[in-house]
Amino acid sequence: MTNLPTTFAALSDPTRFAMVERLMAEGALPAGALSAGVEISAPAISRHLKTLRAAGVIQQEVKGTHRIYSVRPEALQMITAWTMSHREFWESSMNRLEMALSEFQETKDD
Amino acid sequence: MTNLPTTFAALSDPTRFAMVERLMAEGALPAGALSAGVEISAPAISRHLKTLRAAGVIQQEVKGTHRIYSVRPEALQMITAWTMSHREFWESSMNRLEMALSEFQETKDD
DNA sequence: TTGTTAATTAACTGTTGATTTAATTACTAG
DNA sequence: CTAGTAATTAAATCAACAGTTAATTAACAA
Repeated sequence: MTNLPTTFAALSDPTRFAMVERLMAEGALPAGALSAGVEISAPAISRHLKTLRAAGVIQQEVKGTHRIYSVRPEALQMITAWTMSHREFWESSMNRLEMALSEFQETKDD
Repeated sequence: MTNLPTTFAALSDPTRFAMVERLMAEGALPAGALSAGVEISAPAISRHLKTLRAAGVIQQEVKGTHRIYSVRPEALQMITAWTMSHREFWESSMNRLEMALSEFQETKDD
C-alpha cells in the first residue's frame, strides 16, 4: 500500500498510467468520465480504479451515484522522495544528457 | 523499454526493487553477488536481471565468466523527469508533510 | 413503485509472471 | 582435454492479472 514496489505495480499498466496522468492533468473525475473515450469496458476501468486505490495512488469521493477519483499527492511525493534519495547516483552522469534536471530547471524559476 | 510503465513494471517486484537498490548502494556487482544471501534460486535471479535489463533499468558488462550488472542512471532520470513534470500537482499539498522536498533540500546545499 | 443511470461485483477465460529443478553454455585452470 | 565455476536457458507448474459479458447494488426521478 504505502511501499514503492506496490506503487510501481499500480503504475506499471499502461491503461492505469494513462488514467493517473489524466487525473493529474484534468483534476478529479468520476469513473464514467475516465471510462468515456477509452476502448476498454467500464468494468475493466472499475477494476483498474480499485487497483490504483488499493495501492494508495488515488482516492475516492462518493457523490450521489457518482464516485469521484483523484490522485493522492502523497503517492507522487513518495516516488520523488525515492529518486531524490538516490540523487547522488543518477546525477553523477548528468553531463550525458539534459533529461530530468533540465525539466526541473524549467519549472524552477517561478 | 524506454517508457515509464515498463520501467515501473520492472521495479514493481520486491525482489527486483531490492536488487536495484543494492546495485545503487554498492555499485556494479556480478550476478553471483546478487544471488548470494538471497533465499531464491540463481536462475530466478538471472531472470529478474533479464527483466530489468529488457526494461532498460540495468546494464550488463561481460567480464570473463562473470556478468557485471549496474543501474542505468537514465532509468532513474526518466522517473525523476516524470515526477518533476507533475511537480506543480504534488507540490501544492506540500504543507502536509516534508517528504520529498525536505529530502531534496538536505542535499541541495553541497 | 417503476424505470434510468452510475458504477461495481461475479464468473469465466486467456495471458503473463515468478519460481523451481535440470540441462546447457562458456570461460578458466590444471 | 578434463574438471570446476559462473551464469544462463529449458521445461514445467502455479498464481496473479487483464479483459469480457452478465448480474447486482445504489441513487435519483417520474
